[in-house]
Amino acid sequence: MKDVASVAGVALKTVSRVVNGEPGVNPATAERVREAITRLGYSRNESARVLRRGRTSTVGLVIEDVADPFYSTLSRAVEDVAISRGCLLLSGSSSEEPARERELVLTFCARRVDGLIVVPAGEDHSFLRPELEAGTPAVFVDRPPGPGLDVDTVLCDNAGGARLATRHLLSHGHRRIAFLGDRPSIFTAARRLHGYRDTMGRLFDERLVSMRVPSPEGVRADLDRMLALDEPPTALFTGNGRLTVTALRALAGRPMALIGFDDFELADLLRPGVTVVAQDPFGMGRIAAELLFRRLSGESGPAEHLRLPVRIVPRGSGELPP
Amino acid sequence: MKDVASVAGVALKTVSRVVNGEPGVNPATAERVREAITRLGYSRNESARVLRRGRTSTVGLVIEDVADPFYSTLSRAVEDVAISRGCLLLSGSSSEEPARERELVLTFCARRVDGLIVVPAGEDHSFLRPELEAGTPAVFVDRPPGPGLDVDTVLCDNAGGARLATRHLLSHGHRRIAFLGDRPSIFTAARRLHGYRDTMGRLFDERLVSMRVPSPEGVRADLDRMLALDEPPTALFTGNGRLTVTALRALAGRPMALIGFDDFELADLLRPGVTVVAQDPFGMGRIAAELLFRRLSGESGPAEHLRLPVRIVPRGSGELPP
DNA sequence: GAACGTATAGACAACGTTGTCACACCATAT
DNA sequence: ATATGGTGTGACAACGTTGTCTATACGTTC
Repeated sequence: MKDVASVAGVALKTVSRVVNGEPGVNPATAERVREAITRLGYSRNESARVLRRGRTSTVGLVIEDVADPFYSTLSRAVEDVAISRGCLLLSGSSSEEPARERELVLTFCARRVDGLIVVPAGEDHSFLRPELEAGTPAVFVDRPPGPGLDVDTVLCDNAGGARLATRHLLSHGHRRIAFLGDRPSIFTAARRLHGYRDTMGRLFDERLVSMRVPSPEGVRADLDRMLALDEPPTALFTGNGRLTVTALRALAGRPMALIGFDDFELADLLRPGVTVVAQDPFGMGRIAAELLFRRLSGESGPAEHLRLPVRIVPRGSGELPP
Repeated sequence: MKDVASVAGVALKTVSRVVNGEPGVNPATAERVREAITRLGYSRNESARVLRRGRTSTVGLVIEDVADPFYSTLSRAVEDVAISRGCLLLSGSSSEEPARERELVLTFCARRVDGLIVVPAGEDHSFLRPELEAGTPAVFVDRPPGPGLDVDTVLCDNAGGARLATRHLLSHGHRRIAFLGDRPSIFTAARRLHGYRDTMGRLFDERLVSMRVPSPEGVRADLDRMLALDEPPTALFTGNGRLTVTALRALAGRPMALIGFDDFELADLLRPGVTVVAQDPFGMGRIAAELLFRRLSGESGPAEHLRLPVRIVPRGSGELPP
């Protein structure tokens, strides 16, 4: 900028004015400055600007894994909102590791992001408190923060979705319905188990429940164990998209009524089509981002806790008879 | 930092030394400083650090769409490499729009990213020249830059993969093989068409070629047109993952030999399983990122042009007889 | 006891912007 | 002729770091 100023024969401040489109510059002078800018290939140093102005126009996004379609869709929605507000996205995958989540969040804060959108992995987010008090707003998505942190959250109706799915299978005549979920420490897994258990009532049988890391071997073993029972399950409710796919592979064509939580591409092309409880990851990301930007534009008030509806999409697998 | 210094009763510089783990500070003093830091909840302002030191420890990634599994996988690989080098990722989706690509790249440069990884959408990247000359290294992935820009590229063997697929179908007795590709302006689409055409030789019939935006309606119309020919195709070669899925939906169960370029989740669960030419998006991202970091650590030399191999994964659909 | 080396600490400038204030100039009103 | 006001421009400080240079205190060596 200094160079531009000396080439154009004006003061630093005048160049600054031209670059920022501030009024009060003679059109002829402005033109001279613009010429100098293109001649030198100058581009403003945002770091210095940030330092001076205090706003980075950057939003931090922490998700579990960008490579997971659910989170990549959410990510895209957040990005679209951010771009429309002139912000860029600094993003990172926590890989479901609390330590990495913490590190990402703190690194983002050290870079003074204007706001944070977090899909939490850990259970303790006290490390965020100083940042929140310092005025960096945060929105939690898909899962709530650990105890003692009152912050905006955007969740889906996990228990309600599980009830829907379980009722759907019950209404098609199933009584032995198995549930395959992720580790119970994961909020969504616990809530979905809750909805399932709730709806099963006296039909609940803990031998038909598996909560574990969704590895092909583990899922296969658990399924085999259940199918070897005296009264084996006639239907399966899988607690997330990855588990649904893993279970489908483990079943290897053996017919079994199945409903999965989370929709996924090609669910309609399988035979039978896979009935799912669909959430809207794009909408979730968009709503979270919009909420964050409302906070950034100064909206105060108590933390909002949104719960987005889910819907059942019948495609065949959930309508199979026992 | 100033506050920390006054609380600890030391000079600014001493705090800086402690924060950066520089030697030459009395352990007792360092302890006092650390106490003040935790008491005040101080965290270093990276913007100021960046301004002073000139390095942002940030890499910019421009892809077509994070929500596309191919690019989200690539993105994750880049992120992993970046994190392992202590860098963060600033990422954006171009939506296949040259203007947005340009804007993203220039915004990243204004923020002084240390390096760029770009999946280009446009054909003209002259806007990058000043940045390259200013020393910001860039690696192009999946597609090469526009003419006149000699920069590192990591591509896959598009034409070779198309030849593999076409030969595979020919060897299974097909003579009427249709090709469904994206718009010919897209590099990968053009290269794949080339490989297909090449291998078809005298069997090539342009009525069996469709190059278009992968919309369900358009693909369906083109397929219907081909199937209504006197000598309709007995096999289909689809030019990318999205087209494969769109074509499978358009075929709606009508059996037809099919090979798709790009692997996708669940290809093995469809009946018949979908034979694909698989690239390795994770490997592509990793290699591109590693190349970028080699440049960042000062490696000079002529631009590298890597071409990663592809392999055919037979799953049934590509082995159907005519 | 003078000269020197080492460990620790601080003063100060600089990075590239932008906000505040002041100045010079000209046109118009008194 | 002098006051008033707007317009265009510039000087300067500040944002929060870090690199360079210097100062002090203390111990060691000749």
